[in-house]
Amino acid sequence: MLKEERHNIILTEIKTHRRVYSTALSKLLDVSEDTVRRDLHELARTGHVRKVHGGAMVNNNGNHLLEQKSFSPEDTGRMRIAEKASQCVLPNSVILMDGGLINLKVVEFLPTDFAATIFTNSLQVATKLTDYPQMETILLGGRLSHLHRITTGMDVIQSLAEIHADLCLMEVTSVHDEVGLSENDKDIANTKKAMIRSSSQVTAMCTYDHIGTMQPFRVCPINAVHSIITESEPKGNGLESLASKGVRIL
Amino acid sequence: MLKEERHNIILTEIKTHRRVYSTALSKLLDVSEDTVRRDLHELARTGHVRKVHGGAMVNNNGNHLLEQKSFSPEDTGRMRIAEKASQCVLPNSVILMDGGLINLKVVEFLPTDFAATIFTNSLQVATKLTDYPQMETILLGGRLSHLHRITTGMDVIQSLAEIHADLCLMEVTSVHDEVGLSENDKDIANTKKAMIRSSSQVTAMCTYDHIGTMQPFRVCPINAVHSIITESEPKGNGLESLASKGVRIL
DNA sequence: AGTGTTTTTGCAGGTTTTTGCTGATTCACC
DNA sequence: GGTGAATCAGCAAAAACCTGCAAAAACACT
Repeated sequence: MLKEERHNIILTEIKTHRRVYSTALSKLLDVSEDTVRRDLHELARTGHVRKVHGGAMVNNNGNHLLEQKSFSPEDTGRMRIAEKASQCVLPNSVILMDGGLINLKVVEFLPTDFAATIFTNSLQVATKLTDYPQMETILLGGRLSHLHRITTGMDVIQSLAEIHADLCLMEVTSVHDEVGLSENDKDIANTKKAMIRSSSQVTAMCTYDHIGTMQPFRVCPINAVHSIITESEPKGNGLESLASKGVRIL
Repeated sequence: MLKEERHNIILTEIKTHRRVYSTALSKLLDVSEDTVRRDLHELARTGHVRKVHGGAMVNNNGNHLLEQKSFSPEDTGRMRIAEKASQCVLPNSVILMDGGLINLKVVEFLPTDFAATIFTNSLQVATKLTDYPQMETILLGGRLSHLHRITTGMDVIQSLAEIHADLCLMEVTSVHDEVGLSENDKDIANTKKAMIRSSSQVTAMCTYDHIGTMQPFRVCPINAVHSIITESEPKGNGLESLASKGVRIL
């Protein structure tokens, strides 16, 4: 492997995890720890990372502020949700993911050498996954919704009928303790219904400001999901009514 | 082999892998490593690649527009092919497209309000098509090849068995007047086979320097395709042996 | 065809870069 | 202050690189 390839990999690792361990990089890149240290020093000298004992961290000098700027507050909320959700993804499990920004970020939170099987109907999630060599990615084919960049319709639902996942990570726009999950697009609602049927566990991800809202097309009752992730703390946030229906709040 | 041929091959290698190793190129091109180094230096001096210890990398100095303008003969070749192919795409027809750079460019040559139905197993083609509101895009689902960013395998072949297209635009790496079309990946070859079965017309797109070459996995005999597009003029280019088998040269 | 010139290519050396290892040293943490 | 992990300095082997050169090929011109 070329030195620059290693550097690029290290930089993306640092970008996604905000820190790296020399030992982990050594295994990932299949070089000695000394080489990793030399790489990190070089990257530190050019100002790309900050070298610390045991590894390296992102350096908050200037250009990081640029990234910060492009994040709306809403996005930091989504980041929090994605981070929590990524911790629910077990190695070598079979995961079903639909579209949306949060699911995209969930993938980014996983280490690049993470191994799992991912079913998805999202073009963006699938494209992101091509950077993860240990992942087995299965794209659910069908009619492409250009707006959402996901496939929907009968083909997707039929494909889903023939698979089974351990966990479904589903991004929803509305969660209501009486109505349950709902969407504003019929095709998407139907696709999500099929996804729930094909998963042992269902984890819904929803920003806090959409809790308690409802939309025209119902996806499922609240007790069909096993966990709900929001960006706020699990306790004392007015989600007790959901918890009382047997849903775990993360 | 001509020096320029080598340069073209090196450029495509770099374009597809984003980097090349001197040792690998030496084997691939069957020349000494010294020659490869000299080639890489030359390409670096003209700004086409960036030389690094052990090989070379793509030079992403600035924007893509710059690349478009000062492009290698190889890529302008692909552009020519894509332009010709885009003229074969009739409005409101049903088109089957596989992956590859040329097909991506074919889409770019179409006006953004073009209306047609496109079946594809390429993530990149599908993503590009989301910018075309009048297009009906159907993504062929299946196992995702991370390297090529296309789906392959049984799922794709089954999906293909249930559809029929007017025209298949297929990018191939080898065309030989005796062997026919061939590929260096078994899955890809099988997928292409299925695509041919599902199309009334098959148009193969192949850069001129791959005409007359062969690869381990055969896709189809030469008379299974109806047209072949290369970047050179249809007449007087040594493709008469192909034309004599009933293939139209565009 | 013949001859001189240029280009290309591989090879023999010597040089530089890279990388892993060893042993000494420093650091984080208890 | 002790201990194990991380680091550092220096070394040696391997890989990559460069220079110069000569043979071969391509070319130009008579």
